[in-house]
Amino acid sequence: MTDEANEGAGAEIPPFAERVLDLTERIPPGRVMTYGDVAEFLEHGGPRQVGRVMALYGGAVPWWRVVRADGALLPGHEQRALAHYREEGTPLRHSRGRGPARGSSAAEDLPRVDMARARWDGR
DNA sequence: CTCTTGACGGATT
DNA sequence: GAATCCGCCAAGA
Repeated sequence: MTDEANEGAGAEIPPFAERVLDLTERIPPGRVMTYGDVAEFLEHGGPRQVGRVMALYGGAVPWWRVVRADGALLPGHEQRALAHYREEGTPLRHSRGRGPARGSSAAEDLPRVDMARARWDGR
């Protein structure tokens, strides 16, 4: 088979995306990495390129182990990721230690990942 | 070819 | 701690 004439069919994943997915899969439970860290680790592009790969091919990897530098969860998938964090024992942190306040406008009651303890550098 | 948007990051206010 | 501005790289219209 010709190497390049066979493309068209089958999900074709660029080498960079494959790298991101591979690294994401190798992140141990209870740990997380930021998009910027992944990009730096792979020495390729920037945080936005990593995020794009996750958005397109992240459906096949534990995308919830890759979070933003702020530790904020993915918009639209917060509950989904939070369920995994709780299950794996990922250190979480809540901004308002005291009881629930009435309808906060900016942020919801959703906690964020404690980057100080959950950040993984590839070791 | 140009313009806009985006699973982002960091610094500044 | 939250809100705002700018920068980076790539894909889509």
